[in-house]
Amino acid sequence: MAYPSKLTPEAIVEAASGLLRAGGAEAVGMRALASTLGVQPSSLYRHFADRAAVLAVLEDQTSLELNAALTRATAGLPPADALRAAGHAYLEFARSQPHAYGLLLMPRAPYTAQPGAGQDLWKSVLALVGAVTGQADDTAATVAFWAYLHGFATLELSGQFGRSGPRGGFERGLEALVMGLSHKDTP
Amino acid sequence: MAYPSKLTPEAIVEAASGLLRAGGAEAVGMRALASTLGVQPSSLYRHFADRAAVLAVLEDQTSLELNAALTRATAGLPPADALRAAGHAYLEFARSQPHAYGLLLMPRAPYTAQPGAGQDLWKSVLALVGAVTGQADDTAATVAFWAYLHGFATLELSGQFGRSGPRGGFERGLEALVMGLSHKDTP
DNA sequence: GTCTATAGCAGGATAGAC
DNA sequence: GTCTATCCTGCTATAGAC
Repeated sequence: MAYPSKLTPEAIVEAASGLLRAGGAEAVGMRALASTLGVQPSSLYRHFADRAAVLAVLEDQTSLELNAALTRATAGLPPADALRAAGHAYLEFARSQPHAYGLLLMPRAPYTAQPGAGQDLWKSVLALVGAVTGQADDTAATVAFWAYLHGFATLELSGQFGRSGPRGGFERGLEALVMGLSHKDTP
Repeated sequence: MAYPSKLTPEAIVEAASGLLRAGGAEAVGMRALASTLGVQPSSLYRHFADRAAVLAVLEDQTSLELNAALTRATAGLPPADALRAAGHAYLEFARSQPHAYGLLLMPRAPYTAQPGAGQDLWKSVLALVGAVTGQADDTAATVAFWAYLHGFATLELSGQFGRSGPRGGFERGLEALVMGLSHKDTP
């Protein structure tokens, strides 16, 4: 209840992050944000041009966190194991921060090369997959792997699996992909 | 410009479907819908209880269409080929009707057994996958297959692939999954 | 069964006082 | 740099006349 009484960009982002985690991107409104900070909505515009600017920061932040989680999970593992670990870490991230993950993968203007944090994430996955397929910059394989992870995460988060549960489904597909994408050097 | 001047549920749904295809679920508003039909918004409430009722009909309709597309594409094919064809038909549907597809896979309350059209769609895919894995009601394999298709479709539709394009990525993962999920009877 | 009119709510963003 | 006070726009839904 004690307000710092000093509004900084960092404090705003932190409060916005809390709203995002709690209620998704649509819960990050200028009114709610101001209310959380004990401030009037108009005060926020001294620090951020508009709502989109706030969301952009949250998106970059989330991208960095996911990238860090993947790097942490795969450190020191042989290629195939690293890919499996990355899959699990990816799903774990989506489960623990569903709304933030949702923000990360929001529809964007097609053919818009997103600069910044998103690129690093892509490069990380590209390297992981490339180590398994034995081919650098293997876009096709990376896209396939990413699609599976994203699809599973979103289907689960949106409740499509129902109470029947996907038990075993994730492992099943992950294994099929790791095997199917692996480079066979000794047939 | 010539208005039928007679409002029927069918006409409303048809107009709503047009709005959905053009601008997504959020474009299906009572105002826009009434405007399209040359009618006042309040008139719609004589035929539908509220906006949610309209969207529910659109969702069921879309589910039926997708199911029909998959059935059409896989008719008479051997299991593995049928699964490949289903994958292509699924992606094709998502590409040709992105907004309708998005409505179909919208977040819903978890553990809510959705009755009706959605169940049939699931059963169709379950049968296709089961024929390949050699195991009836193979939930795990079906979930994996579905996750891949949904993930690829949504990543592509949301523009995540950028201009680099996923060329070959879809085939790569689809093949890996069909192979990986296939039942080996003669090793 | 359609109309006019309006209630009610929520959201982003701005002007100008202090 | 924060405040008060609005403005504007968008939406769903209802009341009551015709």
